Amino acid sequence: MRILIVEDEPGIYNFLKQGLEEESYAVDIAEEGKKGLKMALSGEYDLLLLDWMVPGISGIEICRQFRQEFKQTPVIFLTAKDTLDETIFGLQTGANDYIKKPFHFEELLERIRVQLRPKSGEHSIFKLGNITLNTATYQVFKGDEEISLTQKEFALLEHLLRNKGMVCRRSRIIESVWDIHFDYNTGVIDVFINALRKKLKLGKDENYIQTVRGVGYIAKEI
Amino acid sequence: MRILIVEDEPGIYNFLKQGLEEESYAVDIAEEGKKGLKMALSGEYDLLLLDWMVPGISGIEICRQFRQEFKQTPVIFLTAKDTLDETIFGLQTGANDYIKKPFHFEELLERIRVQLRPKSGEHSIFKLGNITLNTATYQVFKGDEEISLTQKEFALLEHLLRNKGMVCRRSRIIESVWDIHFDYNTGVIDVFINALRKKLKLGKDENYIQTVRGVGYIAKEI
DNA sequence: TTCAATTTTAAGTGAATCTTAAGTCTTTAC
DNA sequence: GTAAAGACTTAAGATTCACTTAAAATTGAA
Repeated sequence: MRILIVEDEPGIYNFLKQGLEEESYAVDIAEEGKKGLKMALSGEYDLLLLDWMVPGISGIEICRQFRQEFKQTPVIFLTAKDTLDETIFGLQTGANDYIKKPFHFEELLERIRVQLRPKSGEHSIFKLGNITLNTATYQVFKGDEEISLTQKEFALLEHLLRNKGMVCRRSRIIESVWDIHFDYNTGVIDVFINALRKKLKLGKDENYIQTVRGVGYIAKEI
Repeated sequence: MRILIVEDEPGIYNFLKQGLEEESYAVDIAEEGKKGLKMALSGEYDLLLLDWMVPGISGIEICRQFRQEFKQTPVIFLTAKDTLDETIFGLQTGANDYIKKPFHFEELLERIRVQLRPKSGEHSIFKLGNITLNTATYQVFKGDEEISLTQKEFALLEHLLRNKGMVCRRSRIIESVWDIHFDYNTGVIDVFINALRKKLKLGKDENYIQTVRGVGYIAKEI
């Protein structure tokens, strides 16, 4: 899941970026309104976090123009305490939710989940054969055995499981997991797929993560 | 745990009642606002589920009057999709959360658990291996030996133990223990983890507090 | 205010993780 | 059957992040 943050204060966006990345969202930042709108319109994001006051175009204007293009991507506003009445106006321009600064990260996360739920499926637990991945506790089990994964391994497996039964293109994987959206003629994915299959001890009879030659990978029940 | 539902549609409250009772909550229903408020004020409930639109007094009014009596019981609103902006006012009147109809029962359950957590976690003794933490007496023992911890050390250990078996992300820790909701690219957590491990004399064979690189820490039995 | 204890900041070090790269193997196309 | 392309595997190099320590700042009590 990709999130765009339009926010000019480094203190805030760094906090958000790190926190959200720990939850394995891919996060991009725009420090300025015009750029933010352009990035938002690219269609690469699953959710927008807009600060109310950013240099350039205001958050509300970004939202309005964004919705004018019939984009459905959920929008959450980050607003200062004293602009509440305007905020409600903001919701009328098509935002989905708002959150007051200072806020608890936990609360923001919950609201993000609410917005993404219809797409991402509501459970934080994903299953594939006897493999279980729990995004809440950051744990992976194969049967009863806990498998210790690194960040990237976890993010990759999560991506595959979120899209269980569907082919995940390499380009999409590199975008979602590595947050790279340009050239990607690199072998990282292969290396990490290899690591996953090893750690999960996927034998011939447990070919849960299959290669789709020329395209990517697919996680599916056998 | 007792839950009061104020809701007039039998279809909804029966669904909720049955589901919640299966989760072993005790559930009462009020079909009408005035009665709902009276029951709520009785103080018998651990949580209120208020429909936004009930006959008699509105949900928001119930909540306002309820809070006026300095009642701390958590309140969750059930709201229709199109009343989101009003809902936000609802949160300001002292509600703890809201959920949009139609919602998934799982999601409601999750939010209920979030609200009840602080109370249900009142078991004041937490154990991890031969380590015991008592929130009532503010003491920590390792075996028979009492370990003297500072405030922050205690709070951190408590957080880890409350979430035993789950990975605690740095962002959550910094929120829960330090109450910081913004920038936190700081090394405090590391320093205190270090202090804990030292004071608790966790050797190689007693690796109760494990680090999850890039994410946080996990306290677990070995 | 002063002093001691606690908390936070900062910086150097080392280890785990990530990335790159190169050689090997497998599949596909001709 | 052979060549080419893509995937697998491995290991080394680069990087990031946590550990550790000490010093600075803050807090609280005398």
